[in-house]
Amino acid sequence: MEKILIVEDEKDMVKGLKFNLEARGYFVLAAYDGEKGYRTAIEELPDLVILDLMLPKVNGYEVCKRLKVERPDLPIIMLTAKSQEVEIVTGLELGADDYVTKPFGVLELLARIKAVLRRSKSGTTLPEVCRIGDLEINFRKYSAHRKGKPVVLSPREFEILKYFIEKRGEIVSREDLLNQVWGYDSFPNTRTVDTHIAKLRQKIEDIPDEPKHLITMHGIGYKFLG
Amino acid sequence: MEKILIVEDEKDMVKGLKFNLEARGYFVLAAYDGEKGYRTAIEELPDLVILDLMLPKVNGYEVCKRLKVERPDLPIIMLTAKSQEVEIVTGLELGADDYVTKPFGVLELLARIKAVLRRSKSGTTLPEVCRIGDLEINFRKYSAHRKGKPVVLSPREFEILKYFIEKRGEIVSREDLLNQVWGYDSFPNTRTVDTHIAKLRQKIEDIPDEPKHLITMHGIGYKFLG
DNA sequence: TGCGGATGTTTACAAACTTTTACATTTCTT
DNA sequence: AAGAAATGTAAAAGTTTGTAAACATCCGCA
Repeated sequence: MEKILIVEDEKDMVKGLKFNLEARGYFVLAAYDGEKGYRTAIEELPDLVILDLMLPKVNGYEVCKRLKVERPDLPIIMLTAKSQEVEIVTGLELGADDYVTKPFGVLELLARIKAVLRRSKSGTTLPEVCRIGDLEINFRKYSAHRKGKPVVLSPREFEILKYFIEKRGEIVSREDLLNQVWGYDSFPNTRTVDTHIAKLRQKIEDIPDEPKHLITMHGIGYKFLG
Repeated sequence: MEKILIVEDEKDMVKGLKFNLEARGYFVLAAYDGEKGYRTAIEELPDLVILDLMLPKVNGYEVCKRLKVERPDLPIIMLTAKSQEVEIVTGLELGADDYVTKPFGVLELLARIKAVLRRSKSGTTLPEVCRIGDLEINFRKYSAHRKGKPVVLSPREFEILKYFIEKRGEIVSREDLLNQVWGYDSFPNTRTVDTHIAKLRQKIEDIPDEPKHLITMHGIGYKFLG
């Protein structure tokens, strides 16, 4: 279970976020000022920090900057009150992994949390080359082979395959795929996923009609077996 | 972490710049007159100096000239209050690496800082000669060989290749390339990049149609593998 | 000054890739 | 077993990329 630290002085906001995040299965910590936020982040080693820009004692920038020195890999999502401040956070590449402007929708924040967590993990979870049954995938070279013969995958197909391999055995919903492969800021039709799955099956399955790897879970999504 | 020296007498300006630069991970020093600015530049060996033209005691023009004698490689960005003064900075070939006219946007300045720093570093970050697969590139001689045979690259092609080699394995967008290779102040069409990539492939790939080095990332950019 | 060649940029069209659409098929529910 | 919902997939529509060729610019040189 992922541990998320919220650093934010508006108690109602913290309460709301905590409720929502816990409902999704995250373990949530909170700190109400910059100083405590920083200390908690160092001591509790959360997987993600949600950091307000305006904070008592030490402001969000400072906390972000210091944390990035102490724990460069710790993902941080910044909350900014006004859209003007966005320029500062993004343009300046403060080190935050993402930012959300208040007021924001819970779903949006959740999508970003998911995306950021995934990004922060994905770098290390997969080896460079991976053998699965008759498949061999080289993630660095963006190449794949089946029974020793090269399989030409488009970039999107490759990313989808990669995601399935990361989640091998788990059920992956179309929404998951859209969020994780496409990103939370692009919104293609859900059916697009099916089309890509079909094409992937043509390329990586012996008999695309009877897939051994990419299995349909009716009403839920797909899962990858190897 | 890069050290930047700001020489500027308007304290508010210094404060603002310092905040923004530190947020972005630079280590910032400040001096409030020309004399101190010069001394600090010599003593602290910053990676970059941001130098106002109008300064108490010794003006920016003098400081720049003296610094260029003492440390010819030290990059300097000039701040000029009126666009008329630009003529002085450029026309007189003062030695500044770039100039920005007040009032300027923070993002613009940051882009220039990045560009100038990159230019000043690029000479040293890469070894003089570099072997990648069947390629051999000599960055000092501006020459390249493939399978022992000389490959004639135009300057632009060479710079592009160099940039890709610096960013080996990372995805590089067309905008990145335009900013870093062409510079922030020239705006060729994005497709120009594609044209150069095509030409590079003709020269450095065995089978240009199936590139092993310069890989297309559809919808994102390119990446270089070695 | 004007010519010629090399380099750089834009343009235009073909090819590759992605997304949507539409309809057939399968699976689920009752 | 029938209707509703979900999925498979071919084909259309929309984007992005590859690349040749036209056009522009720079620079040396007579």
